[in-house]
Amino acid sequence: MTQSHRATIIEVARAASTSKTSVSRYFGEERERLSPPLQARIAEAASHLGYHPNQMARGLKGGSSRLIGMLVADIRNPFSVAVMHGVEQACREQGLSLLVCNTDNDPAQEREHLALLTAYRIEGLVVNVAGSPHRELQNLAAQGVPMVLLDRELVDVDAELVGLDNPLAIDMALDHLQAQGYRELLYVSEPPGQASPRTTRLGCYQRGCEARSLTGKVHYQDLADTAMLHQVIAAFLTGSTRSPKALLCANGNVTLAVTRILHTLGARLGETGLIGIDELDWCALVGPGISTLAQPTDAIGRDAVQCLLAPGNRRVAPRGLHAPTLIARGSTRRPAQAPAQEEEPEQ
Amino acid sequence: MTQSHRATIIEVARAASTSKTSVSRYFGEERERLSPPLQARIAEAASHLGYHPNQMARGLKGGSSRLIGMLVADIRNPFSVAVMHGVEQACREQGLSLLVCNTDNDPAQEREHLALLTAYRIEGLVVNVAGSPHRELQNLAAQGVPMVLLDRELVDVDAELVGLDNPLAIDMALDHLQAQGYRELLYVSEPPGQASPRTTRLGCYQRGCEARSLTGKVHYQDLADTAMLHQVIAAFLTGSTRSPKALLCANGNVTLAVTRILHTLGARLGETGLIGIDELDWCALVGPGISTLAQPTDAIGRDAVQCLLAPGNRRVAPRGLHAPTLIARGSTRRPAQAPAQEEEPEQ
DNA sequence: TTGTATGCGTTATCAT
DNA sequence: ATGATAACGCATACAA
Repeated sequence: MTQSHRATIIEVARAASTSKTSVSRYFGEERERLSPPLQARIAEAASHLGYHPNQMARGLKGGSSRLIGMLVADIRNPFSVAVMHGVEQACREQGLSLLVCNTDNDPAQEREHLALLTAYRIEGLVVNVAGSPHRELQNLAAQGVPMVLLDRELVDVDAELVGLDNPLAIDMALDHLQAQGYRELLYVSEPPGQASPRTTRLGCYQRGCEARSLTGKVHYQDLADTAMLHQVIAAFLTGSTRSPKALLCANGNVTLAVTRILHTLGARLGETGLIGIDELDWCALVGPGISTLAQPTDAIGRDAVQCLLAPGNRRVAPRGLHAPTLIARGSTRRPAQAPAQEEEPEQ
Repeated sequence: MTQSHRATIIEVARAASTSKTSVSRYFGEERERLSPPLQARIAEAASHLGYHPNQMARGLKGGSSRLIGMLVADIRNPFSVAVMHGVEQACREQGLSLLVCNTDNDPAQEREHLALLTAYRIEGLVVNVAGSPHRELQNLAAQGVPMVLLDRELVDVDAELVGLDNPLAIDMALDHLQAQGYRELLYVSEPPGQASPRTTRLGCYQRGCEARSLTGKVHYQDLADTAMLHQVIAAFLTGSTRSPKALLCANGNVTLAVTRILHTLGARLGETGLIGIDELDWCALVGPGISTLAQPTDAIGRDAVQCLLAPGNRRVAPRGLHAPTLIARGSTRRPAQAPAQEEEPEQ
């Protein structure tokens, strides 16, 4: 408690006039085996010296680090944080610690962080893939480190995927938009990148539109380029047909970008339909409210850990896919007949 | 590369027909000292075996973990995440790794995490205090672990504080509100808790109001109790005086809660003034836009690390306080004369 | 119930 | 330029 030098097990042992072993047992799982008086002596000595077992040494010996790694593609995305929160809780309940690394969607950082996590001998990895599939990831998987893919799929890495049931989500969105009378849709998404073959999602959207006789357009957009997105949306809204139009946003970031653009375009939410995947704090507050498909972030996070810890790193159920919840708001409620009075004014 | 068993330095040494020492040197700072042919052999062997130095063992021997800990009170607060992002970057540049722990504002979790960080022998700690001041924190500080307090102050812990210049922020807000013609203010904040004596901030607000002849009310509110806040705000708005009223929100969470309530109350932003500390993604999108005082989150994060690494854990400049940036939007622009037409419609 | 001895993978010290 | 060997702090098999 007064030492600047970190107390070691041997010092505690000396102070309690016993052996390293007993002290080790005291701080391990075998406290029971020690006689009450000895326990008391050790407790006294340890607290006096401000002793904490050195996790490094502990991990070195046993080979078990009790560390789970998590790679997050974009820590500033509230969705990622929400999932991470679930992961964290699940880890805590298992007595595991979580080492979170943010990759900022940068493959280079992803590599670095992966090296770090490897160096710390993590016992499991939850990955929200950033860039292309890496040899590093495959190596880790090959070395037998349990691994779970979050949200973003990855070919040629043999790991379970946990996240939203995308086909279902798309279907729910299309059902809702159709029921509300929208007929011409634009699906806006960030570019899938070589990592995640979202052909599934896209295919589902296109088949879904076809089956419902909806016009289903698609636009992939890097959100760094706002101007481009602006153009595309403006073009979509002023398109030739007069049928009711709606936008479907692939995630929270897209929803934000699109909402901003609609705002500057002075579009009326509802008249122009808008629905996004991911529920955000502010969706109820903008104009008449923005409709969303909320992901069960907490469940997804917990599921990821459970899946990680499952024997053989395999869940019992086929896939770790979760259903979203539709939160319908004004942005998908078309004005009665006439184009309504005014709402969502300029500035 | 094909081993399930993690390769060790000794295996690499054998494969490269050399000694542990040389391999250690290769992966350490002394690669230069090795002859090119030997370097090549080691590189070959290591990559073939998929070898990564075990950071545990490394930390055990040298005593240096290259680990920085960060305690975040609420990971779901975008402000915290933004600062964390800055911390992370600064760490990366220093070759340090960041171990982030979320305490969910729970002192118990704070203790646990602190124990963990201690166990991993972190070489520095950035703390966004959750609850009351802990013995653990003091111990850590006493043991000579560099420490920086983020945003929230803490008595009886001798560590530098990095964060917003609160007096300045309050002053800027009051100046702006006064210039815009608001005369009756309500400052809404989360309860300060025993940890952080925000008397400074409060005092500054009250003195500031007095100096400007403004009516300055204050309300501390735990954001879990929305109903209570609702009542208080309703009462404030329907208060007897007819002088223009404005709300000042102490942070992003408060801004969100207050905005929601104003929304349900059908209040017209601008007519009712609103300004918050912390810039949020959506502030420009709600009604006429919500005015904010943006914190330089990135700079704060980086500053925290710099302060941590500074010799003696002390900055040169007196305090690590940063100035905010005023972002004026419609929520602090009063309608010309008549109470204006309509904006921010119900739903 | 308690203690002794050994090894975990690495770096540092001292040789050569 | 390279190598042998002793710590680092702890857990565990084994002995008492």
